[in-house]
Amino acid sequence: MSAARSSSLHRDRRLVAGVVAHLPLLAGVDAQRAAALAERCWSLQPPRGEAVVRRHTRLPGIFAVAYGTVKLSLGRADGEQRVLRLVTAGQTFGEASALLGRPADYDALTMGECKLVVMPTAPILELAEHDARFAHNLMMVLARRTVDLLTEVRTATLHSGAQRLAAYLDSLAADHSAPGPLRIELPASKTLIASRLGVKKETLSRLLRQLSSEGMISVGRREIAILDPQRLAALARA
Amino acid sequence: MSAARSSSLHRDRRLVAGVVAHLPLLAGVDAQRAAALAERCWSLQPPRGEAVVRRHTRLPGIFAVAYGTVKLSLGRADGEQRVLRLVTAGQTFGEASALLGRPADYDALTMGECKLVVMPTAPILELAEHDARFAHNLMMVLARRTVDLLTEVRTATLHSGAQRLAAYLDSLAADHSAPGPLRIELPASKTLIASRLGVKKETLSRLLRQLSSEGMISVGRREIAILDPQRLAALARA
DNA sequence: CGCGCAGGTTGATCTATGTCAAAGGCGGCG
DNA sequence: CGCCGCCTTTGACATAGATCAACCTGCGCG
Repeated sequence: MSAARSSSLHRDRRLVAGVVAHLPLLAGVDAQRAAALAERCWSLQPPRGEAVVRRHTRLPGIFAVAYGTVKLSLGRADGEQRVLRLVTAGQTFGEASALLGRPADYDALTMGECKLVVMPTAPILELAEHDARFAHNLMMVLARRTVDLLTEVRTATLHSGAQRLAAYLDSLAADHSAPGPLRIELPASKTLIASRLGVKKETLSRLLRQLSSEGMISVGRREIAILDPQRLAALARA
Repeated sequence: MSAARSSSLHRDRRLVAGVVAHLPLLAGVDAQRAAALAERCWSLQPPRGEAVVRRHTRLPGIFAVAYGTVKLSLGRADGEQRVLRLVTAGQTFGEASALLGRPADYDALTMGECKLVVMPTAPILELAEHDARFAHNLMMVLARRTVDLLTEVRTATLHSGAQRLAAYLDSLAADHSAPGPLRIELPASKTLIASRLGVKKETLSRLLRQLSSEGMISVGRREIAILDPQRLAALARA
């Protein structure tokens, strides 16, 4: 279930160590200790589109994405889903569930080729106990996750679909800060983006058309041009 | 802004120390250190119905409720609100915002007479740095908050109003575990409960009537009798 | 003792969004 | 090259819940 053939084992250990060492979680942590933690981690390279975590199962530890993208989604018994987050290279997930040792309440699916590293809970807790800097980083990551979820709750309950879309485009624009007439690329299919925004794909389609008919954006196959950042941001803040 | 007249100052310090020492956050922490932290905290006794925290302002630290109830609510510019949580004696709020030093994104209003203790961020961080047990507690509290918010997101986006109500009643029943035909008391006005559930008071009224017409509950002025816990739980889980 | 008001209920609409159905486009693979 | 399948768009319709408006009810206070 972990690494491949023994010939590539050494290479894999190096990859794991590299990924772990560069995580924000380990920023400022003594390299020896980081390496010791990495020793106890292992890598995973699940088939494309496979489940890494299934809800109601316990996590072996915190997951870090080495490359590729993992989709975190909340689901209902009847199959209805709501995408929570797309986790990309260098990011982690599962901190809260792993630390509490309670079953996850989301599914994690790989999207295409990807590799991830599992940092088991026990050594994480040990390191946190002996290294104040690490504990501090962990706290900060959890705190950030908390405020992110809070804004998620706010937008989900207090904002309209159009506002959520505006806010989302705005946040995408913040990352890919290319100058000029902002041109951003959607990180996934529109169907998936819709689920991320908590609407159906049909609704997203209509919302995009609406914003574009009002001159705020222009919609392409997979990229969006932001024509009027001002108004878009105003709509998002409303 | 802090304690009252100097005659009662001593009593107030004792109250602060007592509240702080009994917080889950300080469970298992050396009494000396807990006392030292308490030294640097202060108490607040805001007028009834007053704002303790207003969104977009920085928090001085983590808040703990000594007695009374504080209402945390997300709000929109136009005054529309969604209640997040009712914080009662012995509970805390503001951990994430305080630790990150970023402005709060909710309002905190006192409901009636109440007293709270502020634990300023700086000594919190210092204690976390020197005391692994405290840091651990803090992490766990943040992790718990994260999973709670996650379920909040799930129910808000994937469940119907009736399901949210069922789940809420279920959770109330879990606390007040009196035997026999479960009889629970609402912790606040129905209007406020409605806001907590993310619906309007009119809708809550209709939902209550619906559940009661289906024989699952029976509704009184301010208490609800749960007639069929089974079906209620099933509805909540759906 | 009656007034006034906050909270609650109820009924009649309205609206955003979901559902269902059908019909493009575009890309990949045989 | 052409067919097939996935994603997307579009239209007609259904529905949960909001909104608006009226009314009720118990309770505190003059």
